[in-house]
Amino acid sequence: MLHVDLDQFIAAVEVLRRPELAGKPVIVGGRGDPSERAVVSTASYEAREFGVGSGMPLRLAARKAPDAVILPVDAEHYLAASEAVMATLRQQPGATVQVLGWDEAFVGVETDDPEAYARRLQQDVLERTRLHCTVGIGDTLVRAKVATGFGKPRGVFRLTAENWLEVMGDRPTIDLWGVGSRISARLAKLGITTVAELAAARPAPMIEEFGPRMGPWYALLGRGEGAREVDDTPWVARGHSRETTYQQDLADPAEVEAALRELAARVLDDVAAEGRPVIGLTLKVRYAPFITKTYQRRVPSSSDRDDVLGRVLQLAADRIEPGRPIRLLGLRAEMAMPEDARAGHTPTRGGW
DNA sequence: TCTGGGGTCCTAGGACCC
DNA sequence: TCTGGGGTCCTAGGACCC
Repeated sequence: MLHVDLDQFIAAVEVLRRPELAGKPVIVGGRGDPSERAVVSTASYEAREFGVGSGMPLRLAARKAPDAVILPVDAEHYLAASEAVMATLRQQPGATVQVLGWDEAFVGVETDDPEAYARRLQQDVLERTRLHCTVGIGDTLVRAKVATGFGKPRGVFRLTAENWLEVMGDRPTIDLWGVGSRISARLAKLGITTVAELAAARPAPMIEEFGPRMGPWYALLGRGEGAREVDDTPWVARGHSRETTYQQDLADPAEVEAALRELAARVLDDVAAEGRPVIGLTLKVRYAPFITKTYQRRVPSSSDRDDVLGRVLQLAADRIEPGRPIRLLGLRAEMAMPEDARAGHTPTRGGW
């Protein structure tokens, strides 16, 4: 199968509607104001030259690249561009498309010449959307996904059982899709630092460290194994959440309540659009400067806005610690799943 | 440098039941 | 008087991804 990833997607989409930005350092993040608390969503390759990367505080990014153009995030615009790309992928001959995000998807296809297929796909995406993409080819989802990284930008790269260890074996485990800084550190504690070492890991210590499910999964990941089928089952969201970082910390209880009502209204709008009842609530509170707590509660299944709002306020009253300044509030509503969406889904982590 | 916003899934431990 | 073993549900927290 193929993994398709758009190159510097958000920055590229912004350049399309403002051609004068081509070749300049462009940073997209927050409301486009580097004096606010916000982070970088995407940086163009020119901005990356200055050491700017996604996830970096906007304030710091602006300091590193003082001449960069800083733009606000325009989610609706990117979604429209994304849909045009995904429609193009679905038009490819014999393609099964599994969308992973705004700017990437798996494409399942039977072909004798995957490289030629990938090149035609890139050409088609470029002609229809004026966007460049990289394609990874693999015999598992994990290998296709990892292969994309070697093809950037605008290239094609193939990873299979044949060359997996040769290409990936000496690399650190953190290069794997699904291994972050915490897991790689715990692996290092077991004497596992490279992909080849993870591939050869003994099951018992892995299970002891990571549990009966995650332990074997990480070993499989080291071998590049996992799901081999692209799953185009329509996505059904488990929940919806919103969170806001306040430019000034909230101190007054009345301010906190107003903020909660505002957050709840936005979450409940998303929930109402799905038409499924709420069955659980999670309140996330970041007490200044950076201590985050989550408070969860099962609630009686309900589609009534006032009812759910009442439960949100009750949860907050029960759990939020009085008198501590609050930097961030988040609210997530978990929804009942429809019967027919229960089994067999493939989440974004590609292979559970 | 000072840390967004929207998602998903896993693990541990306690309560409770049989 | 002290105590098994299995199951489910719930909450809190951890980790990862884009």
